[in-house]
Amino acid sequence: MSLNNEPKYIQLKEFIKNYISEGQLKADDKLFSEHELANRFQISRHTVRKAIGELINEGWLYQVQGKGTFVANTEGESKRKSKLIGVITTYLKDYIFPDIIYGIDEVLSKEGYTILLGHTNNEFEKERNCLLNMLNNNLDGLIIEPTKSVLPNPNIDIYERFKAEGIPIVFIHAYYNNFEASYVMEDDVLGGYMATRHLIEQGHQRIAGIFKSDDLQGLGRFQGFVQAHREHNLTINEKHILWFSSQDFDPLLLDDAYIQRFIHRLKTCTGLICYNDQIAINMLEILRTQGIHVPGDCAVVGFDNSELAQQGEIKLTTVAHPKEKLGRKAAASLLELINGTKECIQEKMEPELIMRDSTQTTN
Amino acid sequence: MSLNNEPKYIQLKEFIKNYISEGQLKADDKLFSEHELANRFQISRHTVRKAIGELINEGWLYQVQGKGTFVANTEGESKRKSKLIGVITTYLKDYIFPDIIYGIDEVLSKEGYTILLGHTNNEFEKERNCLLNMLNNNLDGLIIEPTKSVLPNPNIDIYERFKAEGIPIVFIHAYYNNFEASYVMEDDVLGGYMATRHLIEQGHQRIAGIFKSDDLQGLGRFQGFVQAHREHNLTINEKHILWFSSQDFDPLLLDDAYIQRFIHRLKTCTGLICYNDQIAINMLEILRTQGIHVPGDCAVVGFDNSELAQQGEIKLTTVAHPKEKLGRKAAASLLELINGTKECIQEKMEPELIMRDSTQTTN
DNA sequence: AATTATTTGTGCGTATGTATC
DNA sequence: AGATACATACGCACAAATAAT
Repeated sequence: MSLNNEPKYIQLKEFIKNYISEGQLKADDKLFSEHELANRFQISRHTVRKAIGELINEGWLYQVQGKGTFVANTEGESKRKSKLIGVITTYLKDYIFPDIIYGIDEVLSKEGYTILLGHTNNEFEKERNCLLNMLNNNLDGLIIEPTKSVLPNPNIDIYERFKAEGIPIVFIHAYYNNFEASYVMEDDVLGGYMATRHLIEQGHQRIAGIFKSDDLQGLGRFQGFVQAHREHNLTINEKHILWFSSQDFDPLLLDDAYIQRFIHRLKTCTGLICYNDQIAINMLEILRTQGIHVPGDCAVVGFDNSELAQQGEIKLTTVAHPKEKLGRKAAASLLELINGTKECIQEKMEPELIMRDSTQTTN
Repeated sequence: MSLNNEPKYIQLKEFIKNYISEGQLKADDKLFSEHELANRFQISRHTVRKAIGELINEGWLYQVQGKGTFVANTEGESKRKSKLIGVITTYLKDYIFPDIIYGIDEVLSKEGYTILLGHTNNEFEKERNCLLNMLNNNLDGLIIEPTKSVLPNPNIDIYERFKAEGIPIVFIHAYYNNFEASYVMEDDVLGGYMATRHLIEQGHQRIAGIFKSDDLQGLGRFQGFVQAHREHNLTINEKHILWFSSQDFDPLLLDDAYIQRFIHRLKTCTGLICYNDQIAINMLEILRTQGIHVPGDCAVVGFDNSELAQQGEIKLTTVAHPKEKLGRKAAASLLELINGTKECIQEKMEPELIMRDSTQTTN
């Protein structure tokens, strides 16, 4: 300690901090007196006071006049947990998100955690804002649904900062290829496979598909779609596949000439797999206006089993999203990461096919 | 300053703090040098350094060796805002809550705020947990839906602590009678009045009602129910009113003999006002099993215009809840309280009657 | 480019006051 | 009452950074 270039009071601070960290002194134990420290280290009492003063400010020690200097209770200070969990989804109100959030909250609130809520609207810029916001709040963990999971994510630097700070992250629905992390998601490939196999088993040979191109779920469902075709020795006509991205979501399905041309392309198809229920419901309406009867002329399958699927005239056959269950599992996984029980959890949940009117061949 | 009993360094601290507070020095302005202060106050430089050292720790000043001592930028430090807003509702997933939360988030996230989410399940104990939790998180404000708003609330002490810490609160849906605060809610009395008047105008003379007894919304809607009757010189038969509380909500409407007796009591009624859509939908089912035709034998009105109202065979006439709009207004109000633009905001929003099958006399 | 004055940073010694045991 | 330990306060010396000359 003597040959060091650092100031003496800093060296003393380090010594005291080490002494405490090593466990030689516990909370409320009495430290050596200022006089003793001065003698022992051959420095002035003033220098000792300087060191102790800073350690008091940093929360390591406290002093009582006439009694001495004592080790502070570090439990509540340096090691403190915020008991906050960040939850970031793409959207908030529609669809499956309330259920997912409820599932997450159900598990976390039992353990005394509180949810910090954010949503990205599936926009990178908003995702960045949310992440930065949460980084400032000393989270214990983060559950997040990726934004445009297929595209390279420009916010990986922020994710890396979470990792650097030791804040565990659980992705739901998808994950980023350029960032290794835990995830809990439904098995989209299997879902796409089940939906397609269902149609094939009902005798459909020419099946069209509408898939989202910029998230992993879309790609996965398409992959399952392909797999089912292969398994039954059916070829896929590329003209029967429509790809869309988040941006052109709304215009696409309202009155665009684009969709009209697509409808025309799939005249020969008797089945249609839609990326999700929302698309499927929109397609039901479009098919109706085109005089195409569902399921008679064309059977339709959606994904997610959202409330939409059960609302309309024609109840929708759909691949059910685990929703609340997924939320619970994501939360439970995060807790395991926080507690250090596990280091990395990557889990895919098996989807379930729910058959309703839109594929029922009830004649 | 000289005759004071306080230590000199504390007196100097006070002097410097006042000097800054009075605006004589602004952020990054240079303070007098240690030497100058020592001379001016006839104290030693050591004492000056002690004072300045503490002010640095408290975030008032910063020093640069060789340059001087400067006033810190207090904006980000002492006056720092957490940019966190607590949002506590009774429930999370079902019904209108996702929309309300979305509305709140829409307004708040634009201003850079993040939502801390909690829900009470309409239980005092959980409400207390939520509140205590949030109190520890240095909120900038709180939006909360009261739990059992009619009953005296056992958690008023916590609410008082929020008030003491200057954290503004906006209640939604209702407010506690024993706690003066801002609120944004739908006008339940008017809603009850509109629903009842609608039935009366359709010629119904004997109208039954099911109301919740332990929140203000239930009482308000009943009050409007009474008002409409008075205005049309109709008497209310107490036997036609069913009161229930949060506890017996579920069992009540499934298979209880209680509800059977009630149904029997309202055999002579041709109209039924239900506390909310959920109750109304349940009643539709019960009436159906009893062979009572809606709206032919009995017209039914619900409240909230939830998705339930549009789902079933018989679309429900309902008094629309402003949902998202209420969320937006609550958030905007809270921001006004935070910014100090206003001190107290108490606002009731006008409901809207949406007519559908369950009261349509389409013959 | 080097010098100088100013200002903060580190460190020592001493004295006295005050709380605790 | 006295020993001990922290609290306040003064004075001095030199180092290091900065800014102006």
